[in-house]
Amino acid sequence: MPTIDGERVLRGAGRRLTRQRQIVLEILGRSRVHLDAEAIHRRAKRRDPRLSLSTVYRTLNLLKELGLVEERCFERTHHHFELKTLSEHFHFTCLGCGKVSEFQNPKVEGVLRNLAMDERFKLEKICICLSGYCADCRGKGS
Amino acid sequence: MPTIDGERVLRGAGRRLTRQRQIVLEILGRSRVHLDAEAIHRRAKRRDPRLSLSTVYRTLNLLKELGLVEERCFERTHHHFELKTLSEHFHFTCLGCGKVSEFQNPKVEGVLRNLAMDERFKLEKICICLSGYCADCRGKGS
DNA sequence: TTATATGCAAAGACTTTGCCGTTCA
DNA sequence: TGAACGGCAAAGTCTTTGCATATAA
Repeated sequence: MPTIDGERVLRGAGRRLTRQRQIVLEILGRSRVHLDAEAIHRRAKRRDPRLSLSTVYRTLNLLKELGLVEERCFERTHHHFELKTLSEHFHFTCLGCGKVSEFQNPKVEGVLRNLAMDERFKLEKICICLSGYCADCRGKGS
Repeated sequence: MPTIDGERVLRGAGRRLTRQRQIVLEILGRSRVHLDAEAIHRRAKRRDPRLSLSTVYRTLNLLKELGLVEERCFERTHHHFELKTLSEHFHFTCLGCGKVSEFQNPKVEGVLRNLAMDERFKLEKICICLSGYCADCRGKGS
């Protein structure tokens, strides 16, 4: 899925593209799973040992503000971040192995948009999170 | 929407129905909006000034464990709780006034269940959160 | 050059836990 | 009566903030 061009948005908003921000953006862009702030920090430190956790938080907040990043909340105390893609997508979290898969479905989106229209809601965001057991885990009974 | 009978589930699990738990259950049952732990505590104290915040947290965790209560996460640092209803329902949060409305839609649910089946996922939970502006707020441009 | 950004450490917000007296069944 | 529970305060976890220094543009 294509992601938004972080550098351009950042510059467009008159913000600086620092080395730290580049690192965080790249980590988010490369990761196939969703990362929490600490996981991002752990990876970022491999590329710059001095990069601090507060910079990670500040960067994530900035990216959220600019609409580059989405915060997901699967559990009580762990929030995960991902780069926004250009089209809406949804999540399936496996309760067995923790893997997160993404999916898209225009039909679901359409039904929800109609529903909102009926209620005269102006829809800004749709978030669908499914959880359960993936094909690999459903046998294991965990 | 009918809610599960808290007292029976609690007793069935061999847990005690204490006055504090009654109070929390009643608050959750009566509230038309979703409450966070502190809001629940504030209300609970009106009925028992000695009821502590940690009891609220412990009770919410217990009720969650028993499947009586659902934890919702709308913002980064505010989790909201609600009594589970017997059938699945979804949420629309107004970004203008903060009001949360609930809705149901078997069609959406059906599509998602089929989707999961195609992937051989065993679906345990569906969570759909819409956000945007309600009919009242959409004009105000806030 | 200078408005922004970072690192560090300290503070904040929310939640959990240990201990001990209390209470439900 | 005894296991479960609640109150309180202290500790834990995650996140934000103040301040001095560094840096992108």
